[in-house]
Amino acid sequence: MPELPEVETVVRILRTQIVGQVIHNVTLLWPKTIENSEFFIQEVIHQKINTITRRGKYIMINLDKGTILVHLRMEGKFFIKEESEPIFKHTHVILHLDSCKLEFNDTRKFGRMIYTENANDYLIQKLGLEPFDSQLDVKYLKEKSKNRKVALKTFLLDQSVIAGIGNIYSDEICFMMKKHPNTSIQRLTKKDWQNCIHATQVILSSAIEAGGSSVRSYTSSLGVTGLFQLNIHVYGRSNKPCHICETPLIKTVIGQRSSVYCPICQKR
DNA sequence: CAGTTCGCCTGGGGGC
DNA sequence: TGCCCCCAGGCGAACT
Repeated sequence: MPELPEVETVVRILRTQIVGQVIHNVTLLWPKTIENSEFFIQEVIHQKINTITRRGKYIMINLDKGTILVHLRMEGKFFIKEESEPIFKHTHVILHLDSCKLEFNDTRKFGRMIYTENANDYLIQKLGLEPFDSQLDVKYLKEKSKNRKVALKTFLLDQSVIAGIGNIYSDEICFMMKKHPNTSIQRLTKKDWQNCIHATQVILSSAIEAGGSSVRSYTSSLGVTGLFQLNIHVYGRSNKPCHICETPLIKTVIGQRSSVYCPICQKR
């Protein structure tokens, strides 16, 4: 399930493979994958891929006039293949390029693509700061949490606060902060928020360095599986011993999401 | 307005 | 072996 580090890994691989190529045609096999398919197909054909960047969990394929925004959601992935190769099962969109085809493949069909000429405007209303933005400080988080009463974990998953954190890393961040994921954000001290920023940056940057964690079915573009399971302390480890105190980890549900935490190390 | 729940999807796994 | 049901989860829509 791609979160920011996995998306960054995909962006870096795509960048080396398809920048500079022209989109000659689009095959759409599952219409809902492209939100504005008629406009999308009409506009992207004959445009060149100039750069590929990332904002939050969105991949930005920047063309001459506009941008293809891609959200992988849970299982979206790209494959770069020879034009003659057979289409994979679960491929929903194919971009036909100069020397290859780019297949967007997504078992669960949750992934989305959209073409827009105002990508920054589109993203700015959905997304908060990047985890590594120098403006991400205690003051910013205090302001964002003002008048809100949600659990710490729910707050971390809110893309309009910090963009890019998903269910794996939100649990990991809470663990590193030594805070119960259900802690009300109103109870967090300045020191807690400082720890939150630190934990977020350490965990996400080391995950990027590792090439994205490989959990379940996640594979990056080219079908390359993520290198290894990055130092995961709590996610998916319910009933297993805490890496610090060996107490069995507890699984619960917070804001409709499964959450795992250590009942001893993580205080409310 | 803020918070909560539901629907979108498929494959894997547990129970029987 | 086969069938049913539950689960995974990001996000937008529809609710309270």
